[in-house]
Amino acid sequence: MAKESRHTIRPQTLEAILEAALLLFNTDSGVTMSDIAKAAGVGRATLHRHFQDKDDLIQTLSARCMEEMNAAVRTTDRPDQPAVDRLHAMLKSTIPLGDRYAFLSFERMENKDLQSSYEEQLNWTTALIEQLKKEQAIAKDVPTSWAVAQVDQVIWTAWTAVWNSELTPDNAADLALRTLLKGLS
Amino acid sequence: MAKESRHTIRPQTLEAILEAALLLFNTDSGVTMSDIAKAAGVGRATLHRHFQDKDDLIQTLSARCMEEMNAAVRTTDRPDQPAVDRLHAMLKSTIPLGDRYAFLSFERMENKDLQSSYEEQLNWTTALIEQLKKEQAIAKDVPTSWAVAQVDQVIWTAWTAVWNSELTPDNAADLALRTLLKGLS
DNA sequence: TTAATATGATACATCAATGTCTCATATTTT
DNA sequence: AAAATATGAGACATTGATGTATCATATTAA
Repeated sequence: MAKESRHTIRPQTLEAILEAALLLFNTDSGVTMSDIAKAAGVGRATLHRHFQDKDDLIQTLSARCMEEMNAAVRTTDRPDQPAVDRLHAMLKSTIPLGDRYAFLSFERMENKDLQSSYEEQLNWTTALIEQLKKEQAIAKDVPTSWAVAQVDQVIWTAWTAVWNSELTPDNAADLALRTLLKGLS
Repeated sequence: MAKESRHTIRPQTLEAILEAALLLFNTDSGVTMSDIAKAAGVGRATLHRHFQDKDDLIQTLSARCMEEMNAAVRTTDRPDQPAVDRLHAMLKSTIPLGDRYAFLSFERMENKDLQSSYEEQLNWTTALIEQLKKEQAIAKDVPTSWAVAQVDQVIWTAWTAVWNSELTPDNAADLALRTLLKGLS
């Protein structure tokens, strides 16, 4: 992440920068380093001191968000439980992190290095779908790739509804679970 | 769209520009006017001759795509038919236009002038959802906004599957219909 | 065929974002 | 308190995209 050996970034500076960047990237796609510095309340030079270039910043931010998402799933997952419960738990822990997710779904495609980290999440979901099929919660004739895509999309939809204050995170998670299970049964 | 009164754009030039722009905007977000001119096989000056600036080009392209989508729905719609059939017809005519839709879902949020044109489509879908509720095809306790969002998202998911050659447009439309109706019942 | 004009190519000026550097100031560390 | 160092502010050069102007050429219309 940081390139300079001559400077150590202060934790609060790093946080301010990454949070500001996250906020801006989630709403606007044409964000400049100046914008980020201003929003973070930080000198523009400080950004360039610690991040080689904009890609480096995006890279750092992406990796961090992806890790947050994976960690959230990992800590609430009970692999011994029925797949339906695991899906529900995943939705409940993932949807409140929507502001992280939104950023990722924008950058995911353009960032090559992020793909591999994304595939971890993809594999997890794929395995879950197959368990759901085994447990008859999802029909076998539904293509797995379709089911995985639906899970991905419904998280986004749910978070958007939360963002628009149409639903609470819990309501959205329940609705998402119901929509998925019935829709794919 | 065009500002100059001294020059009339040739139809084929206009087509080449808009098609090239559409293609590029659908894959990359940092497209330049140079890129578009090159891809269209057109001089860079010609672009600036007919489009005041990049926003003007995007505006023109957005309006055209939105109109294509609305027209596709309008011409296949049978308002006297059951809502389920209308939904199916809409999916069948919309999903093959995914390359149009992809561009719109990127630009939709940033473009203020486009919002109103988008609301026409939104109102159409909302009315359809309410008809589906009346006909018991969708449960009444499902929030309409959630259902509308699901319709929007499933079109995108379906088109992505087509784009990845995982499904044919027809298969995708059937799967989308099934996922929606069961998921929201 | 001839006149009108849209296009392509090129040169040019402008502007915004990027990235570097320096130094005074603020903060942390010792 | 004193030394070390991270930050903020500003100056600076660079780069890439934008937009304009000109003129020769190709296309269309008369």
